[in-house]
Amino acid sequence: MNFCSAGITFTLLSSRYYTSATSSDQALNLLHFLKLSITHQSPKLAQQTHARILALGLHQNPFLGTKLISAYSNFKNPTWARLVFDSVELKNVYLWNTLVNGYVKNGEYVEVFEFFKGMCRGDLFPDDYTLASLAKVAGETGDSAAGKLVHGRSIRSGFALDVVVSNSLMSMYGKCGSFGDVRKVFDEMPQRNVGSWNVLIAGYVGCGDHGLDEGMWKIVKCMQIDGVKPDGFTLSSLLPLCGVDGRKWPDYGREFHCYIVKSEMELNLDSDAHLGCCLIDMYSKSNRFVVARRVFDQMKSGNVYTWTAIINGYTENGASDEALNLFREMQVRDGIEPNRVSLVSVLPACNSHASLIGGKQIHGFAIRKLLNNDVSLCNALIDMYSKCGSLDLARRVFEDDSFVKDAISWSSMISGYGLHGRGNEAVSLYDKMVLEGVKPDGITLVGLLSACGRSGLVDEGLNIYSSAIKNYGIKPTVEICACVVDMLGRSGQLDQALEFIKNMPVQPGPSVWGALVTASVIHGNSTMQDLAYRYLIELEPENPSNFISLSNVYASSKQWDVVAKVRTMMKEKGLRKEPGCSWISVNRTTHCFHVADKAHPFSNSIHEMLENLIFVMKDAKCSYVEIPS
DNA sequence: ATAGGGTTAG
Repeated sequence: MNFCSAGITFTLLSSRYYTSATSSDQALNLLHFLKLSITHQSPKLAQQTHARILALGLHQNPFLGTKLISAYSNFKNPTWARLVFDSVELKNVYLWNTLVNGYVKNGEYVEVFEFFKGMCRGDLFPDDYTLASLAKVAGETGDSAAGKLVHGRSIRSGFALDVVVSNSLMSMYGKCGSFGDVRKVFDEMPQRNVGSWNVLIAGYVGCGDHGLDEGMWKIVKCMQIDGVKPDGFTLSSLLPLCGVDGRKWPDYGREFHCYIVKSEMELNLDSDAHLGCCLIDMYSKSNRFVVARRVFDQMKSGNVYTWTAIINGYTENGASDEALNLFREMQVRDGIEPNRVSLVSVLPACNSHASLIGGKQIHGFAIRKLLNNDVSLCNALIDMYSKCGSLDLARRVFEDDSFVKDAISWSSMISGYGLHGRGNEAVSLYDKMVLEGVKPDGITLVGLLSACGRSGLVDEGLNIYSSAIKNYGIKPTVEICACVVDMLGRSGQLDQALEFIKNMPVQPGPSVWGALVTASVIHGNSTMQDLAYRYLIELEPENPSNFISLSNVYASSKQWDVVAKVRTMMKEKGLRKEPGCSWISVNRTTHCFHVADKAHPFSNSIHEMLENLIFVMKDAKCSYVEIPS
C-alpha cells in the first residue's frame, strides 16, 4: 500500500499541474507530500519531494526545511537531516528544535548538547521544546548533572510551568533513579495531564520494590479522584505488576482487562500491540494461559511481539508442543520473522522435549541472522544444549568469543556440568569465574551446590556456601538452603541436615523439607522421613506429588494399608496427579514411557537391556539405583 | 503551515 500510494503521488508531483501554481502554493503542496511521506513511511517519497524542492529553488523555505529534517530523522537518517539543516541559511528555533529532536530520536545523544551550545551562541533562545528534548537526553544517558542543569534553566526561563517540560523532567529524574525528585516536580506542577500521572507511575514501578505496595494504589486512586482517566500507557505500566504476586493483587489484572474493554481501548493501537502484549503476559504469568490465548486470538493484527508473548506464555507454563507449533505458525502463516526475544522464548521448549534437532535449527537460524552475539540468546543456547544432552555443544557456545559473557552464562555452564554429574568440573569452572572477576549470584550458587550434591562433593559444597555468602554478599535463599540440605542429606548426614534446617537464616519451605524427605528415603531413616513428610504436607497440603511420593515409600515397604489410607486422603481432597513420564528422541521419533509401561513394541528388549545395565552399574558400585518395576 | 513528554515485550 505504501509503495503504491508513493507511486501515485509521485506521478502527480511530476505532472504539469504544478508548473502553473504560485511558489507559495507549490511550497504548501510539497509540505503536504512530506507529511504524507512520514505517515506512509515512505523515504522514497521524501527524497523525491526533496529533489522537487531543490529543482524549484524552494530549499530556503523554513517550513519545508523543518519538515524535511523531521522526515529524514524519522527515516533514521540523521546525516541527511543535518545536511538539510546546514543548507538553510536563516535558521529559526523550529529548525534547531527539529534537528535536536531528530538526533534524540536516533539515539545520537552526544551531539545534542554540542548543538545546544551552538544554538545559544546564535541569537536564539532555547524554548520549551528544546528543554523537553534536552531533558530526555539527560534521562536516556542517565546524566543527572546535565538533567539538573536543564531543570534549573527550565525554572529560570519559566518553561517549567509547561506540562510537557515538567513531564520530561520527571521522566529524566526517574531514569536517573531519583524518585524523590520525580515526586517533587510532580507535586509542584501547576497543571497535570494523563502523561504526568503516567510518568509518576512508571517512575514508581521503576524505582523497585515499591511496585506492589500500598503507595502504588494510592497514586492510581488519586489519579482517578483528580478526574484523569487511565489510558493505554497507564495500563501497560500497571499490568506487569499483576499476576506476579497473586496474593496481594488477586484479580486486578482481570479488572484492568475489563476496564480496557469497557473504555473501548484498542489493544493494537497504531500497529503497536504493547497493551495486548501486556495482557497476554499478565495472564500467562498468572497461569491463565487459556485466557492469554483468547486475548491473542482476538487481536486483529499480530506482530512479532504478540507472537513472542504468547509463545513465551506457553513455554513458561510447560506447554512445549504448543509453543513450538506457534513458533512455526508465526513464520509460516503470518510470515513473521522471529527476533532475538522470540528465539530466547522458544528455546526452553526444546529443553523439555530434549529436542536437540529443534534447538540446533534455532541456533542455525540465529547464526544466519547474526543474532548469535547476544548474551541472553547464547545463555539460552548453553542451557538448551546441556539439557538436551550435549555438554560439548554447550561448552562450544560458552567458549565462543562472539559474545560478552555475563554471570548467567557462567551459571548456565556450571549447572550444565552439574546436570551431567560432573561436579569437579563445575567447581573448577566456578573458581575460574571468580578468578576472572565475575561476581557469582544466588543462581550460580544453586547450580553449583546442586552439582556438588549430585557428585558427593559435600565439603567443597559447604565451603563454597559459606564463602559465597561471606565474600559476595549473596543472600541465602530457600533454594540455596535446600541445596545444602540435599547435599548433606544425600551423603547420609541426615542429622547435620536437620541441624542446618533448624539454624537456617530463612523460613524452610517445601523444597527444603522435600530434600530431607528424599535423603531419608534413600538412607532408609524412617524417623527422619516421617518428620520431614509432616512438615512437607503441612506446608503443601494441596500438592499431589507429596502424597504420591508418600504412598510410593509405603508401597516399597509393602505397607499396603498405609498406601490405601494415603490414596483415600488424596481422593477426599480431590487431588490428582498426572503420571510422570520419560521420553527419548531416536531418529526424529520421540518415544514416551510411563511407569511399568510395556506398550512400546520393543518393550521386551528394552527391559532386557535395562537389566543388563543395572547389573553393570551395581557391579561398578554405583551408590544407588532405582529398579523399574 | 513548521517542533516536544509517557511502555520497549524474555
